[in-house]
Amino acid sequence: MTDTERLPQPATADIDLVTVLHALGDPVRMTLLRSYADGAEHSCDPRGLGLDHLHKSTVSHHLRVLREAGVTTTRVAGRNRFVSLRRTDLDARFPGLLDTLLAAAAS
Amino acid sequence: MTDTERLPQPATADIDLVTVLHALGDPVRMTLLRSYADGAEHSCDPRGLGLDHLHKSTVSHHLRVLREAGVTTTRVAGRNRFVSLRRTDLDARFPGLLDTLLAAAAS
DNA sequence: AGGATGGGTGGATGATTGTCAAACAATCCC
DNA sequence: GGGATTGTTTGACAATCATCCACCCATCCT
Repeated sequence: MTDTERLPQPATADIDLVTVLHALGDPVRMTLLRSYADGAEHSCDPRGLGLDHLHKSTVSHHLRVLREAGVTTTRVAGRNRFVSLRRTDLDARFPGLLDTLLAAAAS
Repeated sequence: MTDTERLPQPATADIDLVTVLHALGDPVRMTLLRSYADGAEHSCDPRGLGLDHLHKSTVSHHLRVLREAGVTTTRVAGRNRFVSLRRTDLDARFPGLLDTLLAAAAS
């Protein structure tokens, strides 16, 4: 586990609301958000998320947008990247926002 | 008042979350949203909102994006357009979203 | 070592977007 | 009617963006 690192991401205090909304104002990234709502870590492979039609580099691009907005965090372990939601950080920065967005997205 | 009409806008049930987030994922439109949070009707003139540097046609464009996303409604009366938040409709469509966004934007 | 696996990088491309400017339209006022 | 007010529309332009493709890099496995 000593080789475990995280890809660059903004500090919690630096997460910007408009940047987050811009990141989520895209159908692909909203689909990713909903998939990550289970709190688990996910690989970068979007198969099974209804995004099979997208090229892997396109998914990589969307994951970077989400991470740089502060929505997700990416842990590097060997060949694999584990992406998960920054739920605690987002709740601290914008209380209730994530829950409200996920509830709205579920309807 | 017989000449009062509303510019085209989506029905409440047709308001799409991703479209709303896309509309609000822009600093100018977020500024407009915050200004409209008082629930009052506003003219299309953005002076006094910290948007003095923008051309009037640019503001007109942003107001259209907000309206077509279902965030605002525009009442036409004579020469004037009165823009206001669709708070009731948004609360019905996405409960709690508007309040959470406005609270987040205030921080 | 060599191949397979999981992803990222860089370029290219077409679509969308934010902005301004100039022209236009409708209304109000003198 | 004529001018001033309030916004919209259209066109142009640069910037951003989503997507694909080809290639690269690191890691794992045999």
